[in-house]
Amino acid sequence: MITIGQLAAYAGVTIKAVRHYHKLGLLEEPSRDSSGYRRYTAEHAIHLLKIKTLAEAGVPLGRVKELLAADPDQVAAAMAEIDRSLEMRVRELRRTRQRIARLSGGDRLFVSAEVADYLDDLRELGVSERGVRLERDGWILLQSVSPKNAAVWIAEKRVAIGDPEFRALYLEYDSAYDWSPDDPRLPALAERAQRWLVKRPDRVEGGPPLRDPALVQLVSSSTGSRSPAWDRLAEIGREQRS
Amino acid sequence: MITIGQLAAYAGVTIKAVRHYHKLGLLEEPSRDSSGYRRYTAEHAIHLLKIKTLAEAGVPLGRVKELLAADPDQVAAAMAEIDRSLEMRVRELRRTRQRIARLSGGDRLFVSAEVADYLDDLRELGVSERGVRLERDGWILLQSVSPKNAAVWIAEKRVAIGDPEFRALYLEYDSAYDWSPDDPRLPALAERAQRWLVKRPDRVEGGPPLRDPALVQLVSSSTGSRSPAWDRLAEIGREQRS
DNA sequence: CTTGACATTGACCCAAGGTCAGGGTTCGAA
DNA sequence: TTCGAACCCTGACCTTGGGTCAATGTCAAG
Repeated sequence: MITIGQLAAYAGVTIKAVRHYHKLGLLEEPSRDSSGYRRYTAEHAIHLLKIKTLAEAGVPLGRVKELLAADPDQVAAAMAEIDRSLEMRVRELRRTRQRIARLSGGDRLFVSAEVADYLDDLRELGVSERGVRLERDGWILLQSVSPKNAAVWIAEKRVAIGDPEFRALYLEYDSAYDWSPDDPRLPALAERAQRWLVKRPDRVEGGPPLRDPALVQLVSSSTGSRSPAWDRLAEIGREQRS
Repeated sequence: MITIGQLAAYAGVTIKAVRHYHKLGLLEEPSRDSSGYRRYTAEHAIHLLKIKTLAEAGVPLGRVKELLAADPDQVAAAMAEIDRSLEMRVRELRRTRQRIARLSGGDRLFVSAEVADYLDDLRELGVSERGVRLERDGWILLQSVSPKNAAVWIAEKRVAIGDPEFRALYLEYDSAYDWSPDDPRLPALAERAQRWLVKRPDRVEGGPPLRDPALVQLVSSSTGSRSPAWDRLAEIGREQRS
């Protein structure tokens, strides 16, 4: 006849856990000795080890109770299922490990692979880090507002980036961020952008009716990172279209 | 500017979780719009994804908070540590899987490998299943009362089982379980056992002073599975020694 | 103008125990 | 035999990471 402390040590659980299992009706309350101490037998030890093994596998205590009362056939089936879920958890943990490894790295954690590729293209093109970050933040917002539209638009963008005129425009817009709103180059840039928008390659089939300027506006207005020159460019654009 | 619902959907967490993170000071409270709704930016989305990734890896939210405030060097070090603990959890899960697989199987889950081997020896010797179970339960109790002594004693037992006289005695004790306490064979059996105990091979070095009868008593008295004949055998033994 | 989806705060609930308080018991050593 | 250490008892509250419910406010579309 062993005490609760010895039982707990044998099974590798705490005394508190043993009493918890009693309260849940998982482990039979043993008889008490003359001073009211619980006195356990080997049966209890075996039972407790079963409970512990199942609990360690992540089986909720409620189910552990069922399982221990069920007949062997059911137990075997449940074991197989538990094993499958355990395997899944192992796979998930491994995936998380990879993401953790990349956390301190690039943008691929925050945007879809397509967008990340596009951002890489921009970096290669020579766009400033600030510009790339602005784009990235725009896509994050876009993906959260409308993942479907974002997928269509990124496809369009990846086509556009193949156009030398678009690339040139993008770079100029990028550097225009720091210009004064009175800079004489702004009207010409706005007009050139407008021309490109009108005669640009056909849009992807089934694309939404929303125009790029809306995206630009969303991005620039939302991230809080807008520049006087860009505001002026948008203004000129509106004037030209009206 | 996105709403809490859009932010939560983007990061793959619930709205409740986002507010929970605010309460814990994990995620900065964004500004509210005119109607008091929270309005988030891409920065929040990125921050939230970081939190989610770390939380999924099992990092407590308290530590997540520290990590996000720490400088990159510390973060990198912490990541490495988290990765290690993740790896350990994967290994543990694999071990648990194996134990789960063996749960419905033999005794190896309940006793040490040495004891399990010893029990297998007994089975091979022809000891009854009841007898093996009694031994097993005795070892479980013993291991819980005093793992150190149990280890020494099992070593002794595994030496003794090599002795033909011990094997013969064990088998006779095993069958004596069912005898009447008045059976005429009992005194002879008790005497034979006594002789073996006296002249048996030298005990393992550093062994404790406790004698085997104490073990027998513990086992038989504790499992609740005692037999009249065994009680009588113990009594005769005490008489002989006095 | 209503309806349905979404937002707000606050309060309570869950597993699986941990911790603390305020006692009683047992055992070995002095 | 008496002391201290190490056990044991119950009961009540604390923890983490949220879920659920309630009562109320707001938004956008038909």
